[in-house]
Amino acid sequence: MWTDKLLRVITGPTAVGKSAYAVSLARENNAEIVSCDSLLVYKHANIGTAKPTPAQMCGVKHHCIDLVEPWENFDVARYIDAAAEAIHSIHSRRKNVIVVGGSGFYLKSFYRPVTDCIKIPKCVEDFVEEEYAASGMEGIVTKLIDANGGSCPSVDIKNPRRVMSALKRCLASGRTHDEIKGEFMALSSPFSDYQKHTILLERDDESLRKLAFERAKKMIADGLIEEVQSLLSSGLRPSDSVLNAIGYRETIGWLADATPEDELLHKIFRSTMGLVKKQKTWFRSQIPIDEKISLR
RNA sequence: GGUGGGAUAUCCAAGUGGCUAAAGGAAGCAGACUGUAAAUCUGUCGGGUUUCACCCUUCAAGCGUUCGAAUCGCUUUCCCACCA
Repeated sequence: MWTDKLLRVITGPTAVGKSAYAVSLARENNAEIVSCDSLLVYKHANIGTAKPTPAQMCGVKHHCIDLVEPWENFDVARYIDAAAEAIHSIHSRRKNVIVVGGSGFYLKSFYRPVTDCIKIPKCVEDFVEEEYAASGMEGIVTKLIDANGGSCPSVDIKNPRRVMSALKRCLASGRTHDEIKGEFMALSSPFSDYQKHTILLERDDESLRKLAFERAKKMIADGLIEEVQSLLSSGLRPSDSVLNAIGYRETIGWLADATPEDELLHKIFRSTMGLVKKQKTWFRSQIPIDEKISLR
């Protein structure tokens, strides 16, 4: 059977059928599942995230799901901790691990460093945010170049989040961006102790589109709109992470402009296909794939 | 039947004489990726080629005015509104 210290990783675009595939693999191999999904970590967001139901889990234990309340902040660093703990616990029970999910950035943490250890003090955080609010991109880019010893750093200087994040790191550490980046690249993945076998699930365009469409349709039928209303009435704001996700975002817009329900379905489907595209690009360039399996 | 308003690229939509192959969205396509990642951002986006350049075809259709028209005029077709 599988060796200890091996992580089976299953990924693929939304709606290919990762969950079902993983569950059956887990049942055959005495394994538990570690979800790698940036949205399944939120409690009370079930329909829009296509969170697997107990019935779908078929008795296989799932980890890294429902970790935090939907209004809490969550990020890769927290995911890494949770996943590491889950993997450790599964191994200690002499069971196998299957990592399943389509969240590219989170998934990348299994192969490469994806965060560094620089702590950003609150005052630096605030300073940079205020600087951006006051003087825009130009202001923070100038500051970043200064902080990098006058030369333009290898950062996407048109992307506010990237620039702010780089600037915060420089200010917090007192070092140049290039130094920080060099060190970062030399780090190893938090999961580098494990061997990985990574499977990419695929499907031809036609049937993937069909599945994505059916899934969007089912979400609405299963009460997506009601779920959004209930999340909103529990005090969640549209800017909070979960509500920014595909399905939720469209529903919030739809609730505001009262167009036919068909339109909502169509929008969700479109966005889902956009995500599929992005995921494929990501998997191609960022994730080392060992095996591709075509589902049909 | 009458009057008024409209017809712009895949869709929505700016543009009222030259700097217009035509603003801006959306969709599409390609891509980036150090802590919101289902996020954020970039490029491209009429057609063709020898692609920092050139050529062709576009603003409902036709004709006309003009050195020059998506923009002005006439006619036709279609849509919308109101009046009969």
